[in-house]
Amino acid sequence: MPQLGRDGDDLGANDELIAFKDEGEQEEKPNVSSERDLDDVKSSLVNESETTNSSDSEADRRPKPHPDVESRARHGQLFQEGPRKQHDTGLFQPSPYVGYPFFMISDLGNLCSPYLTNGALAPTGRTYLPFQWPLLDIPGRAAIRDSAAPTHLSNSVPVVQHPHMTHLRPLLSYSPEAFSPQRASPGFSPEPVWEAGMSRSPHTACYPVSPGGMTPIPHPLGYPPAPRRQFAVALGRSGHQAESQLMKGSWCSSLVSSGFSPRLVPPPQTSVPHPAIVPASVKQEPGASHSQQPGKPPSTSEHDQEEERKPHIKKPLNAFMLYMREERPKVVAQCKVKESATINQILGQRWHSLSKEEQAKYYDLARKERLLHSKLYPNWSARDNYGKKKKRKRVKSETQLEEHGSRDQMSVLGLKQATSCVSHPVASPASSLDSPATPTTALASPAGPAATHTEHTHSSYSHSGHCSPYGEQLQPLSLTTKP
DNA sequence: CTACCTTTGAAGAAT
DNA sequence: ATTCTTCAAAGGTAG
Repeated sequence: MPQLGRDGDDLGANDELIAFKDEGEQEEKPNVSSERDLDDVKSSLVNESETTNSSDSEADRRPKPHPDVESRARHGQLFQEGPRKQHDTGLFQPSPYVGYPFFMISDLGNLCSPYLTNGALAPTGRTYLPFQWPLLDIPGRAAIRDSAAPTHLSNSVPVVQHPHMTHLRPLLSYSPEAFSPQRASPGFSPEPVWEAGMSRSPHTACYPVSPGGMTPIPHPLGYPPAPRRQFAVALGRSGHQAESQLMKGSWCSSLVSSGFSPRLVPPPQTSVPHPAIVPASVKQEPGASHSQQPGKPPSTSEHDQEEERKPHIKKPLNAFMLYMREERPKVVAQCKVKESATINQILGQRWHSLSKEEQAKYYDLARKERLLHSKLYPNWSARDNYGKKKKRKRVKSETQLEEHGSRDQMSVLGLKQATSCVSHPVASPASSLDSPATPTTALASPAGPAATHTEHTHSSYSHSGHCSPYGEQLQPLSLTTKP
């Protein structure tokens, strides 16, 4: 395995090098921090994580406002300041959402122990203990160098508390047993310590190594084999609802918010699959509800159904997805908007208004997530999930768009309603809704959102002036579909 | 009940 | 080498 340094990241993490151009951002920025390459920013982030603890405040790391902030001021300076004020005021709290990297690791003590130094881990946090991401990309760290790293999460993975982890929502959760005092030593050895007498749960060998060899992996919190019932009890919901929560990976947050403590749950008898893996017993494709007759070889269709029922390792979340998951609840609260399409448009605008440093946090997280994902599922490929979602016709003809004009108009209306919220994320929801929507951002371009929507059918390139990852100016895609 | 909408980014396929 | 396609999350909505 190559070195996993910033230059040796062979996982395609050129994401952090993307120089996003938007609304005049290509202008020269006298600001030093703005001139920094995102890669350098991320490198410094890593260095900070190793050299500093909590002494450097978020405000210190925060870049000076972009020069184009003035030009954007007419779009609402509050928009620029809003999220940062949230940071400063501590409103940037970990989201209750829990995402895929929810490791079913029954014994992560060695991995988690260094994070005990994190003051955010209150004793009550034993019900939901935020996992601090290990820095997987630090050159010279033994565990990362080890190409023969076990497919389950190595507890030799070096862990260094990331400075941003203090306010970023944790991406991982883990076993309460991880906080046994003897493992809480802040002095963490990057070298493997399994042989040092650490208890190594037999479940740790149960991690799936490939989609084909999927094996249920144990749940860190020790949920019983019938999670639906447990969740239903814990959530006070029906089994189906709890199941839905499980499928969406938010069940833990629901449990936590409902005061559910895993310590009150009897020890597990079996395991609950990794949320990144859509469990076959939970997520069943339509028409795959009936089981196959035992001893009967599956027919082609049944074989397909069997394939569909196979657990499905989801893609690791990219930076924007991590950002969305973090910010969505805030947008919902601020804008009183529930439609995800509208929320995502708002979040897309907010994302673009983030400084490179702020974005770098999420790029950093996403890169680590990819690294961890690749370690957990070394044989997994994004192609494995092709077809897991029903193929959608992404490009519609203009006729089709007209036919669906009502829906589009509704979306536009919702967007208009939320436009002011995009510009003023910290404004009170009431003011955002009461005042007529004043187009203040690119969402309300001169052509209007509707025009944007109809002209650019591929969402990825829907922003005028947005650069592709390849650094070129993208032209609006035509409405013709490629066969 | 299911697909769509909508966003950005990553990865793989296709050209 | 470049472009295109698919999927990742989310929840309301339309068919």
